[in-house]
Parts: sequence; structure tokens; C-alpha cells
Amino acid sequence: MPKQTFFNLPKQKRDLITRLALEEFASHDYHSASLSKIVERAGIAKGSMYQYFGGKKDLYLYLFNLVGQAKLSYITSKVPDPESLDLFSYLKELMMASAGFEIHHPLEYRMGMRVVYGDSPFKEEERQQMKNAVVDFYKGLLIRGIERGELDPDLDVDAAAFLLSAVSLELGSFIMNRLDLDSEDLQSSKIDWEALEPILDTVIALIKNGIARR
Amino acid sequence: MPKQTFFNLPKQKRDLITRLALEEFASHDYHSASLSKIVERAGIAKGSMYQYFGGKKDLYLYLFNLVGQAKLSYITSKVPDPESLDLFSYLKELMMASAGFEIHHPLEYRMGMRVVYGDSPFKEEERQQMKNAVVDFYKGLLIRGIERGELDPDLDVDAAAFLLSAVSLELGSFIMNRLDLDSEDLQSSKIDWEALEPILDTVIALIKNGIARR
DNA sequence: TAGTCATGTGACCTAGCAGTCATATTATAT
DNA sequence: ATATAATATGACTGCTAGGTCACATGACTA
Repeated sequence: MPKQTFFNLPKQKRDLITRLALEEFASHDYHSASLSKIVERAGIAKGSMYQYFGGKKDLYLYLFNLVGQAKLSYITSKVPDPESLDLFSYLKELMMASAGFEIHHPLEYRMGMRVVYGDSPFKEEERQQMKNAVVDFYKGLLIRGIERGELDPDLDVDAAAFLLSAVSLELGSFIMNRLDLDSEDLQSSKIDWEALEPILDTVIALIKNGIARR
Repeated sequence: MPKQTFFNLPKQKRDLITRLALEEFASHDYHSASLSKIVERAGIAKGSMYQYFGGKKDLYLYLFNLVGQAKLSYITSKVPDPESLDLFSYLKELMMASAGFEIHHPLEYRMGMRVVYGDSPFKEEERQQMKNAVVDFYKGLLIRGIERGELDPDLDVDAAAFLLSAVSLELGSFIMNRLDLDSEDLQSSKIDWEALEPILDTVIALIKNGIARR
């Protein structure tokens, strides 16, 4: 947790530091990210940073929580109540929102990917737990789908949940490929929401019905 | 490329250095991996390493090529001719071999994952090209599947190829989950080939037929 | 105005890194 | 045995990093 001093800062300064730190941790692994670079860019003294945060790990965890909250609130604001939709429509909305987050919050997205994939102060075990949390979330969805009679009760829920989490993890790069963008373009965030829908329709249809000839 | 001096080394010593370097680069990102640690473990002087390799990047690229070759030769030795099988059987064999590689060559596998996901001396662009190579490979398979009448000609090949590459990227962690293993267990490589088959059957069936009720 | 507490500062510390090089050792050839 | 070339060595350089601290500056109270 940051120290009180950090929260006493004028919002503008706080936000600047947060943004620059996020940029650094979005662009480099935990070990490679540099506090010295951050303070230099922010135009503040190294010592000041240690008035705000306990250290590198403290800053990292603060950003990690920020990213988690940002994603959660973005998703919940975009995705309707799961009870009001059939499973696959809900999945589509969910993944669209997820893709939207990647596009409209590229820094947060890139840092999130590094938490899962790159070096981080988290132990391998904790990292695995995060991935499992995603898989478990999808498992819950699928189980409810079965209970509501939308899915075959004999469906291998674990395998299907794995499939969904694998797709959602890589979805971002597929969308960027298909819209012919790279990470740089994300900043300008002039990607329209409508372009996402047909892509998600296609992907969800594949997950739903498979690749094989019907 | 390593220098001639490296290849003049007695095989035993060469292999030791290679193995220790691979362990280091499998356990840490490019920036965090340490030549000093490698030479210390190998019991040789720092200067010797620079008699063998031009520098850190040279060593890294050497290992990268080794991993690529190891994977390629492993896969081609296990997977039969694509013409002799229907598409989904071939996919199954391919992914089984891929999983087998992960299990029997864990160091090479882990380093490979870091090349794609972690920091590396490759530019973002080159990294993307590697991922694309995988997607393109699957695209080729799918197109041939269509030509042979195994797949619907209206299939969205790009999306399907993305699905396959997403699954194959994450397959390793799913298998480890399902067999209740972690990275450590891989070393002991007493995982039997037979255990893989039912898992792959399940996954391929999902890809083939989808999640939905039929 | 004097005093107190919160905040800001950057020189400084220790540690680890990649990479260098003069020198020592070993192997090979004559 | 001698000369020559190949290989091995580790102290050393230069750099960057995270983290510390005595001190400076500002703000608020009495």
C-alpha cells in the first residue's frame, strides 16, 4: 500500500506519477522496470518516490490493484446481467467488453499481460492462481449453462473452460491482427466498437459450433 | 553464432555450459538472466565465456536456435505424414507431440515460451512474426482441409487458425493442471504418453464440434 | 514570529550486471 | 627443448539499479 503522503498529493501530480509508472511497468518486466527512469520522467527526486511508496514492490502491487479494479469496473459497466442472456450471447458480450478494455486501456492491459506472462514479484504459485481464477470463472458460467439446459450435461467442463480462457487470453492479439493494428495504434483509441462485433460473432460461433463441417 | 573455440571444446564441457545456460534463460527473462551466474555454476571464468560467445545476445540466439531445432526434430519424429490422416487426427497427433515436447524437454519449452511472451532481444515486430508463423502454419492446414473437402469452404480460416494457435499455446498449462503437475515435476519426466491421449481427444473434440449442445 | 511537523531532495551506498584485457596456462609443432 | 599459437583466467571498468539519509524547503499552528 502506498503511504498517506501519496494520497495527500494534488490529484494532478498523483495521476502523473501513476501514469508514468504504469507506462514503465507496461513496457518492461518487473525486474527490468526502473524506478530511476520513472522519477526522472516525472521530474521528481528519487527520495520522494520513497515517501510515497515503500519500494518497488509496493508500487507494483498498487498498480496491479489499480489495473484489476479498472478492468473489473469497465467490464461490469459494459456487460449486462448474465441471467438476462443465453450463455453464448453473454460470452460474446463478455469478450467484447474484454477486448474493449484492451483497446481503451492499453497500458492497463499490457501491464496485466506482463503479470500473467512475464517476470513479476509474484511467486509462480500465485501466478498460477490468477490464471486458475479465470478458468474457474468460465467453469462457473458453463456449469450454470448446463443447469439451465443450454449445454450438454456430459460436457467436459474443465476442458471447455480451458478453451475459453485460452481464447480470451489471445483474443487481443487476434483482434489487433484482424484490424491491422499494433500496440502503438491503441493509444489513439479511435477504434470503433462496431468493428469488434463481427469479429466476436465469428469467434463465438467457432467456439459454439466447432470448426468441423456441420 | 558461437566462436570456433566453443565447438572445439570437449563435448562434455560444451554440453554442461549449454545446459546451464538453457536453465538460466528458461528461468529468467533475457534482461534478468545472468552470465555471471552461468559461469559461476559452470565453474569457468567469465572471460572464457567470451572466448566461446560474442556476448549475451550471441549466447541467447544460439540457445534460441537450439530450441527451435530440438522442437522441430522432436515433432517431425513423432507426427506422421499429414496426407495419411484426416485433419483432426493430424491435429491431435500434432498437439500430442507438442505436449510431449513440453514434458520431455521442459527447459527448451520454458525458454521458448519466454521468447514469445517475455522480454527478449527480439524487437516486438520479430516476436509478432513468430506468433504469426504459428498461425500461418495452422492456416495452411485448414486450407488444405477445405481443399480436401473436410471443412466447410465458408469457414473463417483466420479465426479458426487463431483458435488453434491460442489452444496450442495454452495446452501445456492445461495438461499440467489436469495431470496435477507443476513445472518441477516435468524434470522427472515420468509422465506416460498414454495419459496424454484422452486429454487431447477431449480438446480436439471440443475444437471440432464446439461447446454447444448438438 | 517562533516552532513544529509534513514533504521534497539528491548525493551516496551497496550490489549486480555485461564486457575487457593483460597475463598465465596449456597444447601443438618443429 | 623451444617457439608458437590456442585457450583459460579473474581482477577490473563502467554502468545502472534499488534503497537510504542528513538536510532543505514549505506549510500550518500557537
